Amino acid sequence: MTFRRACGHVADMDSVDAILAQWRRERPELDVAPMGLLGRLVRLTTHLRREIEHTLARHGLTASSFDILATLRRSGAPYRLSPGDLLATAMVTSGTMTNRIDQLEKIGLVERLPNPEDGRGVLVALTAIGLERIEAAVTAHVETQIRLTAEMPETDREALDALLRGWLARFE
Amino acid sequence: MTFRRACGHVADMDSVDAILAQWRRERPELDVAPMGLLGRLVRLTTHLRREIEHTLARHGLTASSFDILATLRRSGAPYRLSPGDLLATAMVTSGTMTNRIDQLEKIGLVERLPNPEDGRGVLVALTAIGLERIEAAVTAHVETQIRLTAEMPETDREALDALLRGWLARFE
DNA sequence: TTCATATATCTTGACGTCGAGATAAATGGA
DNA sequence: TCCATTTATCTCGACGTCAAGATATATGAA
Repeated sequence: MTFRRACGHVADMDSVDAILAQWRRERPELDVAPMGLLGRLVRLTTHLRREIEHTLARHGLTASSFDILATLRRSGAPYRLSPGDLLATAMVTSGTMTNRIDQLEKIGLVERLPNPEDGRGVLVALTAIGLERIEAAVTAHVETQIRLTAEMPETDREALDALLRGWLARFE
Repeated sequence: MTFRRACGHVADMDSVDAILAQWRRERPELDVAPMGLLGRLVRLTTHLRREIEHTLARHGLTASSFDILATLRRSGAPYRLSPGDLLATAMVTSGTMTNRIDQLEKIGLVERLPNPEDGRGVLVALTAIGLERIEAAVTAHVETQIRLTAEMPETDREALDALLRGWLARFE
């Protein structure tokens, strides 16, 4: 199904357009343009997240555990950060972080060491197995990310990145 | 902190740029441009989702329960759909849908009716209270969506919507 | 009519997340 | 030094999600 848009070109109607059409019929006074934008953003992110989780699962990792290991890895040797450091970039609560570390410790990919500089805290360190695991997972993850963006023209990718950067800046 | 980009203009370095810089140092062979785009997308969506959930919570709803009520509402009177119909737009599994309906039924916003056309199935119907609740919640939700997109210039919003539409089309 | 297959929905158990609050150590002013 | 406050981390209970499989009804070919 196609429809002629206000600016004159023809585009396929997608699942979000169908939802907007329903709202225009039922609640015509609502301004649903923002809903379209946000709806596409949410649906797209859901698809992308699933693709990425599929790749990580082949390496025995969830998106959550990957986040921790990757943060430790990119911090550089000796691959040790406090839970508070990990919290600073992870967008989760402290309770969630504790749980994530617990799960990784349970399968031997990280270990908790006493923090010599702060008796209240600990350091989370990559184990040898954890390092090996994250090296392979990151390589595969980046390949997946390249695949997921590959069909988009270079100019579109740059434009999209710039727009997202600007919007994100209003929140961070 | 700012840095000069390859194309010559100066932009603020954001949290995603900081992550990419770490990867360039640790694993310089990786192509991290897609990671930047996907990272901004994920972080932005997380912020937006939280703002939206905050609004819905003031109406006693989660994003999940809102989805069901909104789908019923925009389907038009008599506001009845089967769980299968709800599944078709919701991007969740059938077990999740059963749970969502259970929760809404428990607080009296929907009810399950036998499906006269299919003895295996049921119809999920908005109750009077459910209709009242979703009418108010949708109004507030749209206001939040307008606020979240308001600071973006109109041309940017249209460009972003078009880019997202194109990318999403590869998945649906 | 009969039965194999398909379909609609629900059940179960494991996990990840959050919010609120608990615990323990660090910090800094009196 | 002492103690109030702050900070770092963890605990707990509730909830949403998924994957796999169970149950019950519908469908269609023989």
